[in-house]
Amino acid sequence: MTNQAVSAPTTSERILDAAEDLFAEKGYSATSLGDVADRVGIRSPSLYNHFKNKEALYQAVLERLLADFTAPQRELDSGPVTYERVFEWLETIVRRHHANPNLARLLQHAALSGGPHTNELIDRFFRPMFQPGARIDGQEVTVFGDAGLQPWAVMAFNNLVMSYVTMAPMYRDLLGQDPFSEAALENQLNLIKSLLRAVFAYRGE
Amino acid sequence: MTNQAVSAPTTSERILDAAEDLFAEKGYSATSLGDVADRVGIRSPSLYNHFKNKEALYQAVLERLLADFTAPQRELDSGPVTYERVFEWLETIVRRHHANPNLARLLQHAALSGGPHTNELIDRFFRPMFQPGARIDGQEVTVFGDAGLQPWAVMAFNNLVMSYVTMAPMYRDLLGQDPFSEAALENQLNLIKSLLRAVFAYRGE
DNA sequence: AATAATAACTAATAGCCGTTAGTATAACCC
DNA sequence: GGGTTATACTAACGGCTATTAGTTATTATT
Repeated sequence: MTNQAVSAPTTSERILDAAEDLFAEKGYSATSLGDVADRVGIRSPSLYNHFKNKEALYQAVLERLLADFTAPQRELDSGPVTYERVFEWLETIVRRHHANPNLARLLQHAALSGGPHTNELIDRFFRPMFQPGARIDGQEVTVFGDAGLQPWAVMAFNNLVMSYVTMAPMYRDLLGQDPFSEAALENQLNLIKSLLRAVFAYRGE
Repeated sequence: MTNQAVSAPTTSERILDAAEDLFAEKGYSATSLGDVADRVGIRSPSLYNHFKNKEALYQAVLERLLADFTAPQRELDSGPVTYERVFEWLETIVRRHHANPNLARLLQHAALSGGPHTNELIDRFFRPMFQPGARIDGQEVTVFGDAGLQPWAVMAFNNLVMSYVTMAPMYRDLLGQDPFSEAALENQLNLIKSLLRAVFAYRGE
């Protein structure tokens, strides 16, 4: 009679947890199913009772991550694009990447390798950011010059957020501080928001 | 009687070229010596006539890349840190990363895996950026607030430059343009310089 | 011309990889 | 309680990995 309050994680969930961390750290092909199984505490053939094969495991990991991260984007799209709501959206995704850096790492691995996983990730994560007519308050931002530059700018800010977590080990050693501490999170949040504010405030040379 | 003008690349150089591309694309452990040898057009055991083992090959690749990329940094350190010279330095490293994206990719792989290569790369590439007393014109930049935030800001701008090339495949598919074309380079250069200018111009809320 | 060194090759190694097959044990259903 | 299902296990496979040993052909040195 299993009757716990929040229910202990199932084996499948524990496999997903382990695989997510390992894929994010080493990438797809450098992650071995033996490593995954070791973390869970089972033998690697037992994984096949839960997932068809390595590729299916990767897809399941991806599915779970994307479900978490595309929610704020849909939130932003559901109303007018004001400065305040962009700030909110930015803060939300920064906090979410801090809470779980694995999606950013997975995306970075995929981008580096340019393999078959890349296209799917583009379509499901990045493409939604580039909906036409998503001007900010109907007004273009001076820094970015002509409108043709704007997609680059969106990517730039996204990269700013993501590269913080993909570069986290570098930050740790360089600055001698845990980059995922609450203090470090506030620092990065202030920096990014200040940068965005400077961009909005700037009106030409 | 081989008597060519610029001298054809030696086998060792061709191995380094192939290995550099592959390490940058797939990372250390996902790159096989068989792949490297295939690109050069020889069998994998022949690699051992030129490099002691896989690790030594990686180190040699790294050495050649770092020699290219630390020159501009030493240039900047050799004189007063003015706005103009920071802009110059930024433009130089942006152009250098465009000309050869492989160091950025290698760094990103190392940061993601956090393996033994990470520390060496930090010391040789990033640490020089954080020399004490490198204030800009003796004046702090308002956006970054207190001086304690400044290392974060330096990393942020570096990440902005590097993530462009590590995310290049994403840019290619999203924007439908070669991210390493001359036009794209100018775009990114303008964006980054504009961002830096906005940061300098910004003086509080 | 004889010798030494360079750099390619083939063959073979031990180990790890993803995956399949077959088996045992425990929990559920009727 | 018998049968079914779920999930763990061990054993084994073919393929790929880095690496070593031994061989051969070409080049440079004396």
